[in-house]
Amino acid sequence: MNIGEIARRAGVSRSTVSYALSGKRPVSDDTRRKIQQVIDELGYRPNASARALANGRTNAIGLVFPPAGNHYTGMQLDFIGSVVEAAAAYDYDVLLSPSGVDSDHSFQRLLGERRVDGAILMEIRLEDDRVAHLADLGFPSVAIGRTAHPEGGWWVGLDHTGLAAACVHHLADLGHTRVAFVNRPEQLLRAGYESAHRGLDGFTKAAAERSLTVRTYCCGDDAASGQECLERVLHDDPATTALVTLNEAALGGLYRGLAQAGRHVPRDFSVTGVVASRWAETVTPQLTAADVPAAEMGRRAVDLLVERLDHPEASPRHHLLAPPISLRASTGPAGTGTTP
Amino acid sequence: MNIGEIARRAGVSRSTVSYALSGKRPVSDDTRRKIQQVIDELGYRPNASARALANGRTNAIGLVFPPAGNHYTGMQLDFIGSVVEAAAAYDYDVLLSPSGVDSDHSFQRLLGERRVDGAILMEIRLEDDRVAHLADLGFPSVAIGRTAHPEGGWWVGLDHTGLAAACVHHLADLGHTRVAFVNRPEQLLRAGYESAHRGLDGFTKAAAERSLTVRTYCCGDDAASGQECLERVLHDDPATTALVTLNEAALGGLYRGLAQAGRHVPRDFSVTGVVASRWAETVTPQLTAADVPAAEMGRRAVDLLVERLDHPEASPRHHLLAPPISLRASTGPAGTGTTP
DNA sequence: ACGGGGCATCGAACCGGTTCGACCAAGGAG
DNA sequence: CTCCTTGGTCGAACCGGTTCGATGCCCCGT
Repeated sequence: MNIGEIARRAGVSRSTVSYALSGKRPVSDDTRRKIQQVIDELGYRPNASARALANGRTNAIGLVFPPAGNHYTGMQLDFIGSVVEAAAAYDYDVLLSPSGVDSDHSFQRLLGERRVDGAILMEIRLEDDRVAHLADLGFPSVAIGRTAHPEGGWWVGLDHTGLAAACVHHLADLGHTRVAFVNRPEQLLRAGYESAHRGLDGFTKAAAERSLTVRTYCCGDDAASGQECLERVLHDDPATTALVTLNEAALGGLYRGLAQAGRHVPRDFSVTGVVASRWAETVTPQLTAADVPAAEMGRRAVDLLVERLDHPEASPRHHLLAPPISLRASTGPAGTGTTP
Repeated sequence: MNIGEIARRAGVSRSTVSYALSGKRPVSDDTRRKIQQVIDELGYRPNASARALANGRTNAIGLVFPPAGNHYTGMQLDFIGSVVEAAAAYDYDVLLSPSGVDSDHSFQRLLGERRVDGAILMEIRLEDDRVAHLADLGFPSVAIGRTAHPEGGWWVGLDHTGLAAACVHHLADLGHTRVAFVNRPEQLLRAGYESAHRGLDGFTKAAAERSLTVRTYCCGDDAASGQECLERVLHDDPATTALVTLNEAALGGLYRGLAQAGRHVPRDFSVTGVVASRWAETVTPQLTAADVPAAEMGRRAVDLLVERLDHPEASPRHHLLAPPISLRASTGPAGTGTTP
């Protein structure tokens, strides 16, 4: 069951078995065959802990994903799936860590106890102590998202500012003048979540450029909050004819609120935002949105991390993605702007 | 940085440090304090690989989740989240493995290379070679779902048969007589997925009991497939007035198909099924459904696994859950049964 | 005064790999 | 015919913990 047993049965030394397996030194064809045969017979696989101890690499990466509020969003699911898949292609295992902050128990385990060779961080904040901490330590990591000071870092990010602005311009081009912005929960905005801040910025600036009348809202990550938020929107300004949202989980609730207020989408009211395509397509009418390329981002994050692990001295790299808006069926020309 | 360094600085032997940390032998208060002080100063944490090598436990569990088709469903997300959280409470890390079958590369790594102490299996099939394989090996594992021969196994399952039957009875009580069943993709049904089979069984038997006219369909795990499937339903039998579904991901598409066919839910058409509440609430009208208690199932699976790890000789245990149907807004009395 | 028991500590072996230096035999160059 | 390389193999040390057996010491009972 261990390398000594294999060596004994093959009539060679333990080091020879090791070299036969790793190929780091030449081994004659005869002995290699003999060893391989014994290994196949016994179904031997080298112990991962022992190997990790000996050569200092665990062949595992950590995926740090703090829960957004108290449950996970669909986008996180997409990230997790693509990261696991990409990592598997490089023969890396993925360890999940539900860590919130730098002082977090599970975060410490991953790093301090050397369970992983590198980490991928999700749900980045503009001032993120995890990112700062890892940078100080020189610990190999890649962020999905970027902080306020992204220079010299490894990350793959989304141009939330540009994307939100694109949504505004799309609506302004259609003649909308009174537009609402539905953001992630207030708690996340206050915590400094990148997407919430940059999205809000992009929205506000573009709206000013186009001289739109706007109101901005925070909204819980669930359908009930979405519905309640939409009621607030129409209560505050019944003449609102369109909204932009970053809040995937609230989308169904927003639609329900519109239906109950008797606003038909897209005839009376236009909806757009930044949402992964697979969720944009579950609502009716399908959402015109900037599709978050979650699968691609996860894959690229792994590519970057592996590159960093293989070349410790490589200089920092990043990818900033700005997917175009996919026209579906939830936006249309502005109507009268009052009750239908 | 390692235990020898701590020992040196504290002026004791390595074993004393180890005992001070583990408490497995008495250590005087003086030395314990001294050791603790050095540890705090240096921020020392014991190396996980070394520890795992020495005592044969990695303190990690594997979560084996084959992708359903080519992407992940919302329910899988809920399982992953709850498993990670529950495992963290027991100080276990979670390793994700996208393994499909027994011969899978990543599955072999997890088990063969002893990366984990135990495993939680998702997406169980009636005849599941992974479950059989692990049972043969005596490897500690817990299944989320149950095979055709669940006796003597460790699992937490859902009574899909009973749940689907409950949906049928609910619809029959409302006077529906022509009902469709929308299952998971055909590929999964053919592969023997438990939920697809048991759900179909429960539906069929209950429908026979109540003398309903039924048709059953398989449907891809996405909105477009749902829409297309609903068109097939109404094409095959326009007099259909209700459907039962297990397919969470297709739900949005089913609703869209109904809207485009001019069927109002629940006035002209009732929809129900087995779906996690958080997804049932995103559609409008909200889905009357048997709520899959994904969070509870994940937690219980971890509880069971930890129990099994702590007491290797414990006799097998399981939980079979049968949540009641939550009445929301998507079902109503049968109407005329023809076009509105 | 002496023996025994418990406490605190130490040294060494071990877990299962990897890797370095040494060794020997065979082959090629001078 | 040497000498030097190179290919193939081995033994030993090492990675960083845990654990067992031994030892020294102090205190107590008799």
